[in-house]
Amino acid sequence: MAEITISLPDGSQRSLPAGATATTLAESIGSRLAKAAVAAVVDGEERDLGAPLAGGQQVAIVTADSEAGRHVLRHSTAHVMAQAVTQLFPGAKFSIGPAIADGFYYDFDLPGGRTFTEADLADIEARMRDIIKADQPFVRDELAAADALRLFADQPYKCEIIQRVSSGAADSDDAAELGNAETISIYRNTPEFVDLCRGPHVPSTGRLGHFKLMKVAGAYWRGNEKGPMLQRIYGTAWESKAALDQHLHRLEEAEKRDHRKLAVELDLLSFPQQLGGGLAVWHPKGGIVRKLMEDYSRERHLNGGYQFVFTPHLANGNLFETSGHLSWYKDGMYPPMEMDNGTYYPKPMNCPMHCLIFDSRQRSYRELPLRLFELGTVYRYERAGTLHGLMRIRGFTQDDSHIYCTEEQLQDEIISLLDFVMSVLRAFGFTDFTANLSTKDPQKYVGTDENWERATEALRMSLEKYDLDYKIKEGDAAFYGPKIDIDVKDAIGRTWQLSTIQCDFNLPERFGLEYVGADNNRHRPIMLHRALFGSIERFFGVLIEHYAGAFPTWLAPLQARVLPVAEAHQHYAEEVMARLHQEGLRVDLAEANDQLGKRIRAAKMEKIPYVLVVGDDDVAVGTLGVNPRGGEVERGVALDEFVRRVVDEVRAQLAVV
RNA sequence: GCCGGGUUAGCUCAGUUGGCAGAGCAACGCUCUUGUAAAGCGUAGGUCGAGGGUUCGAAUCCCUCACCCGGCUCCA
Repeated sequence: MAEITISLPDGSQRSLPAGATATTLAESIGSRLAKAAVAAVVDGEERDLGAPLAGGQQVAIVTADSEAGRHVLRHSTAHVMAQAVTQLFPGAKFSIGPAIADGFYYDFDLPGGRTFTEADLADIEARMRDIIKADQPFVRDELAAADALRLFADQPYKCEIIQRVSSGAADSDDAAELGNAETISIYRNTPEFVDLCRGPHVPSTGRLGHFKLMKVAGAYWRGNEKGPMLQRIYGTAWESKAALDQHLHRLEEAEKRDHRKLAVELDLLSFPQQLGGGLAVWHPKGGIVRKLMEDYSRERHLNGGYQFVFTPHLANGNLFETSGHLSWYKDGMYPPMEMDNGTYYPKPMNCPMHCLIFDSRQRSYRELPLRLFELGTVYRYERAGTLHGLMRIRGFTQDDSHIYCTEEQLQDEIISLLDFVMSVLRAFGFTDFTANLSTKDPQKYVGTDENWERATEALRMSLEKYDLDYKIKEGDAAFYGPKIDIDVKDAIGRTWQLSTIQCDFNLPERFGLEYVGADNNRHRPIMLHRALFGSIERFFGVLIEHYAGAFPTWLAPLQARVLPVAEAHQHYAEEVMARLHQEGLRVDLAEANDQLGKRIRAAKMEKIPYVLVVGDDDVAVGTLGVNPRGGEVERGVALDEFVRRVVDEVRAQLAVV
């Protein structure tokens, strides 16, 4: 019998009978592998397990518990969902259904403009379980575009995809369905249900099952807001029940950290309906945290060679004509106010005003780099549907800096900015950083290509020199220049985009900014835009989620609460509080009106770092019972000792720069 | 802006077919004087998001608007 030889990832070789498939290969290696297998990578390309192998090929088995394996599971589960929906909703059109991070979705167009309800999800899920139980095979077939068009004649979205792919105009959405194959590949589950797909898929639906449909949403066809709106169902799918449960548990944990919920519970801030959408008021407890954040930021900026400036909330529209904001972002600006001497707008950015400060007198090269810093409040008319707690808000304060420098200074300045930004972020408990480099959007930019290239190159070289991991985001730049965004990873592994460093050759030109060089000639400075927290509001929201509301001692609204065991200890408790206030600590006192246990519980729910209990023993010798957040109760701690510990703790938290 | 779901006491949430507005926690008062995560009793708290409509009667059905939530689109 003829044999073929296959190379495995570990370099070993294996002989198999001719006509063998990846399934045969997996079985020959071990039954556990065969059970976990969902697809194969053959000579670098993902294939179905059932595809025949040829001699000399490199083959790796993809198991369900790998990222690639889960991707296959999710994509296959999406097909099952599409089949369930087409069965339950005759006449439903289906468009695309890719695997995404943690799950999958599928977009549908239901007859008569019908929309899904949450209740439909249970029915669809039940039908999906039937399909999985039936263990339908995923049968791949390839056909010519004309045949595919005939097959999907009653599926307009599929036809659109086939036409785009066969005419070579496929985009990334299409590619998810079909790749860029010359022939159209399809997967058939039943004589009735067939879907366009590049694959690979699991051999049969029986391999699926650890999934859950999560939510319904509207989604524009091909992301085009002028196009039809489809009905999207999101689901999640995993290799095992344990993995699915773990994922659902993670979601619950994330929900507990929701800053909107915690902001109410901890009395930090609110969004009163009377104020209008996307506008927040800071309550005293949120206010003190914000003050601490800002004080720390100001101190660091002062030490970092920044100069403080202040600019008004309104500006004449001419200013934003000059900057270009009105031509690019008019829709995102609050509407104008007509006044005696012109049209005024609430400012959406601080940079134009900082340019005016630069331009207020003649500048010398000796002044550069000139670093202007402002906690500048801006207003942006975010569309109603995009508002989201503190993360997307209409009035917010940027910790905004604009640095004017020479071309020679540019790279060092960017590198020192990277250093400065991450150093400040470390004080807030972030240690894991990555970067994105956003390049020119060919549809939306000002300035010359040459300037864009120089700016992009300066940013790229700085990242290389600083040795920070980064990805390129094509076309994601601001209209005036390319940028580096710094992402941080939070306590539960989510990433948040925080800081931004933007290189700008264009605004200095638009504002005609100049300095006198050592050669006594006039030169144009380069401008760096830099926001560190980004928006104070948003950064605060990220901090709430990162710490789950339990701010580190240096940042906690209240650092300690003194609890007298009984009324008799009230006087001593007041003395303790007075002493701690003297030391600059933020402390309050809960009188003995309620039982001790109840007051402790309340303090714990408020996530106060230290609960200090004082009773007879303490009054006698000047001590405290110290109940730290997340730690063990310690009795008989001397007051001086406690002060020393807290002061040391705060110093250590801020010494991470 | 678009699609879908919501809004009842400070918070979390019940409220049947359209028929007297409810609970727990919190607040306040009294009793208890307490040693490490919820003492007991009592009191008060509401234009049921706003406005309009249907109806003998609307928290409940219909319309408009505001705000919130999940997505899409957008994000200087």
